[in-house]
Amino acid sequence: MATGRTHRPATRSRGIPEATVARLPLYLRALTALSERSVPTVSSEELAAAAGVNSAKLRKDFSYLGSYGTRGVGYDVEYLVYQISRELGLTQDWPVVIVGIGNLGAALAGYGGFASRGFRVAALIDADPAMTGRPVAGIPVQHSDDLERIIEEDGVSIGVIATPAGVAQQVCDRLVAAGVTSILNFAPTVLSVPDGVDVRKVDLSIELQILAFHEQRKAGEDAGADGDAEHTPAAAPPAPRGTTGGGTRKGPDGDVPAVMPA
Amino acid sequence: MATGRTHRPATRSRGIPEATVARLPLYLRALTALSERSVPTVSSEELAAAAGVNSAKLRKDFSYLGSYGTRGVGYDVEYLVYQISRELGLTQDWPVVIVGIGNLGAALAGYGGFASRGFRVAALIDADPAMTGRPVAGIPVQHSDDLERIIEEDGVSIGVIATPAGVAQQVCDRLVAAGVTSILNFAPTVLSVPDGVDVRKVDLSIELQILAFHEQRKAGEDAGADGDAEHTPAAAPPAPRGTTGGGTRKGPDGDVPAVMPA
DNA sequence: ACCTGTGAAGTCATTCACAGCC
DNA sequence: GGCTGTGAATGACTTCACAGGT
Repeated sequence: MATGRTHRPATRSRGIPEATVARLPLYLRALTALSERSVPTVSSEELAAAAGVNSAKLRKDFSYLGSYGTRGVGYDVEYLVYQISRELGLTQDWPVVIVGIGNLGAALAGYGGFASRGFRVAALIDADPAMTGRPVAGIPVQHSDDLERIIEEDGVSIGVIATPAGVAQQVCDRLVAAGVTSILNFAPTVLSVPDGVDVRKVDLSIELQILAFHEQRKAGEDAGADGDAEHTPAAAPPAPRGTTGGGTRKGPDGDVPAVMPA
Repeated sequence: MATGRTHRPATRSRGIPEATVARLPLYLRALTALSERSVPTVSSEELAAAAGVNSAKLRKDFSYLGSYGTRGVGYDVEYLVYQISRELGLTQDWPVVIVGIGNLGAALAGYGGFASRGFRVAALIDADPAMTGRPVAGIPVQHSDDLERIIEEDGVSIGVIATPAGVAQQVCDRLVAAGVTSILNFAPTVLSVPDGVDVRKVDLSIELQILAFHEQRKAGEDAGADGDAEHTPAAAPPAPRGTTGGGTRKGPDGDVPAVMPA
């Protein structure tokens, strides 16, 4: 049970697929933009274009929520905004704590997209005493000693971890022990949590690596210049089969982010 | 052409599924950690635990790369690190530009996970003249006027957009025109790009919204207290069917992030 | 005895295509 | 005529389970 199962196999409570849930925020954003321009209705085609998906998928997604459109006309923008917000749980207030106030933590603290979606930054927490009391994005940083008290007093159930990788697990454990049941993790580590706690991960470098993969393929397609062609042994790979493994290069930088003084 | 298709339908060039590609960085991180501890070999079970996936998936993933393991033994750590790095294109140097040096841009500029994976921050670019020349994470910020020159001189093919949503599309257009073919977008907007350009999106608030969805479900399961039960019309939804749509509430905050002075 | 590599089965997600309604 | 809502078809991904190698 060390690692626990982070995500329950069938998370859909009343049947909304995960993939659909992940797109609802996209639709919501597009709809909010339309709402601000006072557009009364949209067709699935238009909304899909604005959200960057295709219209069949959008209609299917909405069909899981109910029948909120009008045939021959489209969807009422305001009504859909409300329905999606409600489905996502954004009609209520979600107090959130952010732990680790480095550059990233500060960026998150000031991120407008949180406040406008029902998320309220209840507290900024950092282990560095020098940070305590200093205001970041208008909110005074508090010391990690007060973490448990803050979570309990404010009824916080969502925590954001923006600390270095080395301390992420222990921060996570404290959050969970204090009652947090959803965690957004920016530290490059796999967190283990008990059943019933959700973890979502955002890793800035993973996305770049995926881009690099595709970028490499593009270059390889143009000319066979430096591409890999087939997986030939190539030039100088490390020991293809070291029996006892001697040195191991032990790079200078490991995995720790170096950002986020925490 | 307008929205273009951002992701090609069958991206696998020689057959590596997207889902697998997205996990390779995870394996690589776990392997790097093992490598630093001078562990010579791992079994699929151990490595899977360290990466937070199950072992069957991991073995299947590796099978797309080739047969790099030894039955009865496991995988040679160093060799796998090399093979995955090569597959991801991390054995070469990738110069990257970061546009928009606010808190988030600064966090990215200093992120250790980039440098250690073959990504080199070639330039930091911001539209604010007051930022020009100021060092961030040891790299002097340059003005956006020089964007095209920098990209061409350094042969940059990957760009990171950390600007406010309002200018993201035009920054994107300039990057693409100058030769960038992969973009990592942190601005909460759908970017439209021509065919052949890859875009990946990271939206900080989307992840939180997904957590809120599940969090709401958890609360609803305990007691029917305030849950939605079924999708009854409930209390006070906006006009379920406004014919011509009168006011539309036009909220104070729209969608723009407010972070990242750009 | 142990562990990889992989066909086969199962599950989930996307797309098609059209009936039904305005 | 235009557009939603949805069964059915297709495709992608995951998991199972075990043959095959060390």
